[in-house]
Amino acid sequence: MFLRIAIDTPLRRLFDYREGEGPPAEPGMRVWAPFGRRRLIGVVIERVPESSQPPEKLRSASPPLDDTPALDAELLKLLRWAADYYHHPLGEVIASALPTALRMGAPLRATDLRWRITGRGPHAIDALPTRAARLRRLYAAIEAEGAITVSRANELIDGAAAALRALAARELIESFTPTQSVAPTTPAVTDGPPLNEAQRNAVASIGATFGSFASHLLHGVTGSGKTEVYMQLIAQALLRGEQALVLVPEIALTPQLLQRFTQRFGAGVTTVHSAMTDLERLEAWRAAREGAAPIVIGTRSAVFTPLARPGLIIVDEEHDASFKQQDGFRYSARDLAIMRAQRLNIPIVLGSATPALETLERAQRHPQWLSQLRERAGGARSPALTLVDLRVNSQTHGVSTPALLAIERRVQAGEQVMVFLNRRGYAPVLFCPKCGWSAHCTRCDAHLTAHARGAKLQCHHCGAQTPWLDVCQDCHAPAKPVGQGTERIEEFLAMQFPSAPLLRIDRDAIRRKGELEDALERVRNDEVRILVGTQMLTKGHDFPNVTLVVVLNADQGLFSTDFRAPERLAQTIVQVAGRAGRAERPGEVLIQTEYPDHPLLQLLLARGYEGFAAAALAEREQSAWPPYARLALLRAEGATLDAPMRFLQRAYALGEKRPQSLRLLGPAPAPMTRRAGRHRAQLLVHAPRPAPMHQFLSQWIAQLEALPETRRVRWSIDVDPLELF
DNA sequence: AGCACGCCGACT
DNA sequence: GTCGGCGTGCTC
Repeated sequence: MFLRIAIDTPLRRLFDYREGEGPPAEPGMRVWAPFGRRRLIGVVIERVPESSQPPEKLRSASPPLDDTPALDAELLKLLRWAADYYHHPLGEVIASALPTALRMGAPLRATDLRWRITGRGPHAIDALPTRAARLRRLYAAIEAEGAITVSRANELIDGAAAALRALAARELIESFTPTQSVAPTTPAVTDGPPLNEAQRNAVASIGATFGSFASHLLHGVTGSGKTEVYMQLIAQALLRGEQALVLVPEIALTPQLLQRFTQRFGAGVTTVHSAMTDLERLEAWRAAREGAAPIVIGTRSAVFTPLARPGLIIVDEEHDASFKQQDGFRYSARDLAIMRAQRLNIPIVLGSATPALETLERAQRHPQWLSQLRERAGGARSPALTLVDLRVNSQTHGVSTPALLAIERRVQAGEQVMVFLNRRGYAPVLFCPKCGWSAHCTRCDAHLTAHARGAKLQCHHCGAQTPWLDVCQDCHAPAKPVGQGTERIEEFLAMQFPSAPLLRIDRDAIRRKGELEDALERVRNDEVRILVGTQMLTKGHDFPNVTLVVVLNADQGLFSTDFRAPERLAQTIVQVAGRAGRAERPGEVLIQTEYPDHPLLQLLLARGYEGFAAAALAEREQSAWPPYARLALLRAEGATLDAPMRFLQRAYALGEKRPQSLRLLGPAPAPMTRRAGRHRAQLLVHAPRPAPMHQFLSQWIAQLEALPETRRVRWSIDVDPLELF
């Protein structure tokens, strides 16, 4: 028999091997496969009686490492589907679903290897040299405890692994694997608070679909209690003996959500995220696969967690862009989660205060699966949005007079203020007023951002740093920082309100883990009057005492070429605004803009996110953009622009005989052509329906791979791209 | 992607 | 005289 094996390589094909000696390998099992000069872990996709390869090319795989498939049939099918849909090599897709340790040959199941005294141990121990004190101490401990794990041995002495080997070599001790079945942890579920009517309705309507597929949208305004709905549903899933998978944008930014889950479900909560060690990830993966982890909370890649008894999937903040992987295997965890729920025949809940337009369109097609939470829990009122016209109001350092007065009023009243600016650093440009020179990154088509901390210039696109330059590099006149970043706003407000404790929250101010929690704690304890920050402020944190939010610059994004920019802007404004006035005090939101008449802002003010979304969807339908059409982006980059452009021109030519409904837009240099020293260009595929597009992409990519120009560029295909550059 | 093989420049 | 630059080719 022969094995068709997926191997972690960018090659878009499977490899045939002769089956190794031993038990037959089933699909989803791992084998070692000799590959070129290397030996790699591969995953068996198929076991076939014949191979199309000439016999002399075939090499032999090892016997399976696993006695049961590491990837069960469900997960394997999902991964194969994903590889097809995103047109990405199956081997790499599978690699992204397996914990690193399993890709390096770690055992599938926890061995929990233990060591015990052998029959001759008690006689041979005396022969051990007296100076081998550590070995004697370890031996005594094993004798006392009956058996010992490596980790326990490590607690007792240094270098335990070597010591155990030494004792074993003298046949004083032996290892064994205790036979044990994994008992599913049944968490002690603490009762939650009583639900309001909207929450009860949501729980009832979503709960009614347990045991069948349904893609629910839980559209709840900020503070409406979505998390409580999730938790009640999870409790129901647990009662059914099922597991729940919860996807969140970023674990580091959701400590509050995690804390609430842990308070309610205790040890039943298993988290999976990138900060964990390989071993921790492996253990979480095993626990989920064996059913011992009833609740799995994780980021993007957790969508591939194996589940013994899947019952419910939740995607929190489903509009968040971080669910889309932005390099390599460019999958959307949210979309794959929906696909997975469908195949598993279980419900999925997409939750957001500002759903993606794709998700709203889906909800329009399935109104029975839409749950709305329009009221803030606890009767808090929604904040009032006001535009501040920057054309008629004077401003200092980017803060308008009305905003300054409002901040002063709130600060004097002992309330908290949040100032939002989506731009970290001191100033986005360092400029020479005399000759017009400005500081540019040498590797990107971008300005260097001036940072006061460390007195340096930093490129936010490639990370390059240079010392702050006091003088123009051309004419040596003094160079001036121009524009505002959070650092400068912090400095200015500290000067304006010297007695008001001020805190800045952005990626530069919050670097070590735990710092964010400390900062949030200080805000909650009312030690802070004024908060200045970026996006970081908007993600999943409650600031119940904030009564005023100032959005310093709403204008980036109003006139972007990216068709998704308005959607992102609306989401950001609504998410920031949602931080204000959560308790009994009503909140106020000031949005500074040069374009107060812009329809997007007007719509948002008059009819909220829903009003905006309805209009935006109508516009997307008019102009045939997603979700009313499908996109794929062919990207290419090289040391100069020539090779990428030539490659894309050849790709365009190959696409001449595409179906009529498909459009190819480009090729064109990417908006920021040079980034980190690489020149980038792109070609957009636009299709009214997914099926013809995927058919076209499959054969197109096969032709591209054979092109000589392909060898001179780095290229990738991005299906359902979020950012068009 | 790795990893080899394979021909042309500055140096232990 | 070698070490090593990255072009080209292959991986069942």
